[in-house]
Amino acid sequence: MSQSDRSVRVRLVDVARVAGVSKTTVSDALNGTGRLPASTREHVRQVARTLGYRPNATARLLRSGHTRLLGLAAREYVETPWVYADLAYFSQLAIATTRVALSHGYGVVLLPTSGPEDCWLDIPLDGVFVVDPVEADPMVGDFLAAGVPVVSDRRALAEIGSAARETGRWVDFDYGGAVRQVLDHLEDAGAERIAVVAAEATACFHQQSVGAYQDWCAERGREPRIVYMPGPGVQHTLDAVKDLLAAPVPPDAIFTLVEVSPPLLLDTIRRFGRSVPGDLLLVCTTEDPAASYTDPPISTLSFLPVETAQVAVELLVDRLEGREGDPGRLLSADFQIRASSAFPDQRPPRPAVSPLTPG
Amino acid sequence: MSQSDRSVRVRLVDVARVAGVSKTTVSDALNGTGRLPASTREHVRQVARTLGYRPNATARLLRSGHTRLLGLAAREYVETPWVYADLAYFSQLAIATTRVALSHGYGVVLLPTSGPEDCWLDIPLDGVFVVDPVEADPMVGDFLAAGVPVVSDRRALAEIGSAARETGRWVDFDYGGAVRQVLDHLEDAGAERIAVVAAEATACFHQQSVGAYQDWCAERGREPRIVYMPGPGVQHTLDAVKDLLAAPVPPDAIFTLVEVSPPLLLDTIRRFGRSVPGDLLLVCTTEDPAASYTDPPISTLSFLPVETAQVAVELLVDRLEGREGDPGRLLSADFQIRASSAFPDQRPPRPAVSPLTPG
DNA sequence: TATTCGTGAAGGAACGTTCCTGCACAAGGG
DNA sequence: CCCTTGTGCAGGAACGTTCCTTCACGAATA
Repeated sequence: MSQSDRSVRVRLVDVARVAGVSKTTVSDALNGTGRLPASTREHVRQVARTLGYRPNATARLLRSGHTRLLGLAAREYVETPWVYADLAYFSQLAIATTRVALSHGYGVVLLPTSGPEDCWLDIPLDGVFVVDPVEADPMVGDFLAAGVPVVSDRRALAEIGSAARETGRWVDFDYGGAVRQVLDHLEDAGAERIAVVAAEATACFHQQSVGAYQDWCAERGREPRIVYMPGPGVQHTLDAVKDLLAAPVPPDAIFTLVEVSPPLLLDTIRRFGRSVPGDLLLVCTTEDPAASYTDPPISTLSFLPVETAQVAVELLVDRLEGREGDPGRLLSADFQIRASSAFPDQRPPRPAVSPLTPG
Repeated sequence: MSQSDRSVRVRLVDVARVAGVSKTTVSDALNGTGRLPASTREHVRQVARTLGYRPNATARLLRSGHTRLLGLAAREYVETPWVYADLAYFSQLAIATTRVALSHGYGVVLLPTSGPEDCWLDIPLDGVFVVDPVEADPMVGDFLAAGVPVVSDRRALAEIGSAARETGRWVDFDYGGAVRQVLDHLEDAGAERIAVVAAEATACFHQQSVGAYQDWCAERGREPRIVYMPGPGVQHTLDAVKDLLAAPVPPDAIFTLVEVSPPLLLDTIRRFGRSVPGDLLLVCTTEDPAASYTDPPISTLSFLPVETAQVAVELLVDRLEGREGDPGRLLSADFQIRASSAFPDQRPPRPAVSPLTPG
């Protein structure tokens, strides 16, 4: 029963019959096409209104050949779908994707990350955005094989092969570079024992960021300190942090790669008797705006879900509407340095007053 | 270009031609229907695989008459769409809706809250869930008029009229009752000057909860203390709280009706020199799990987005699949009393050791 | 008067499936 | 030998649109 019980649904032909014209005329009158005098047009519209006629969306799609529907799939934690509900990153990404897509006239369908084989192919999509694909992601492969344009991580596309070169577009971050940027900053700020809180996950971001941390440590002959969370959830994250703080030689800096409420983390560290940034420098990978309102404000690494969504949708829409455009875009993570990661004596001095703006 | 450039897309007839059979046979072979020997079935499947055939989802929909797509619209803040991206309530609701819908074999489309007139009707939906409708919501009306089953607030459905009685289902909270429950609790805990932080919004929840607070105050001859936030965002909320605390006679309890990070709120109150619950009782309307991990843990009022989604989708699916079921469901808000709203001497005594479990 | 031309509208194919109907053929029973 | 029964498959309608083609007709032009 599409959009209604079939029996009661009024169709184009019903309007035509009542109005005493052909279905062509009805279609033209309603869509503003064809050569019709205003009188006929108005008459048909009147009849349609009276009967409560609504065009069948599916039939239109079949005719027009496109659905104006985009899919969004977040592949992180594929095994336990949608556990990342609480994560600001994904909800911001989903909402931003929806908003941008709508501004281009496309709707967005939230896709399952697991389920019966190929089940996602039953949904009529013009294109998909696969966020955080896993290695050799079958979902990406399925869509490309079905001829559905995909935007995803460059690496995931490359793994698929030649088909990707034609229909695939990518949006990427240099995850490793961003992690190194944070680590360098912490080192500059005087940290010698930087610990990292990470998740056991197969997605690109986790693989690459943890790898970058390990490489960075190896280059300096430092021992990596990684705490892997056994699962998602606030409790696990806090436990992981407490474990770190309780070590015989506790870290002097913590860099979280998993989302956690920054004010809560600060609160937890304090209750443990440590001060930030006095005893411990802190940088959080997070999209929670609360980070900049704590005391001290917390340094954050953001992978810009809103910008990512914007770029992804635009790449997809360009592709769909036949514009050539870029094959992909590399975005830069946003590292905001705040008081939580600057030792008091390491804070940058206030810039000298510019001679051009006296006062 | 549905799902591909039309020219290259391989169709059912193409498979039929290559396999040397009719399209009926191909359809039957692929779908497991009809009377076909295993040999033919396998042959056709082999050909389909070789050609890379994928059925056209839109055509299937048109035939089957349903799209297995559900719409989700959040109508709060209709004017400024999608500002609620940060709100845990909506992201949890959206994700839960998606998960439950998928478990029933339905996909979910995030709908615009504004845009060109009727634009949502171009999306082929089997049903919609309109969360937090505004008064006499035109979106609810449009969908019902188009014959699309709707689940929404009971009040919104009632306003529409008779059509709603046939195709509408509702899921509701007794917002006013929940607010009173919190206020009664705060009064019992000794609060005499309870202030409320609310939003200027047209959605049912805001109207009803603020109304309940005003009534409650009037019944006791108390002066209502409401701070309306001029807009969404962390800064506005914190400013509102600071205004409250800076009053000549500050409140001895704060009840937030808008979502705000509970640990951040606690931090802000402390920086203002007040202790919780010593100087100030605190109850937050929030879905942020961080609330129970702060020190003290914060009392919360939750409107259970996950359960709401579950019920809404099930009502919708029952309706779509012809099962009669309930016309609607009334849910109870979840009020969790924690240390932030109990004065030290008001904390419930530890329960006596049960004689059945000696120790 | 015959020929163009523009206007108003109808007919029907097409989009890619699914599924109902029906036909040919072989095997079995009377 | 004819009638039933069952199997294997083909033809074509239908889903509800859009849009291309055609056509009739009246007015203007040659």
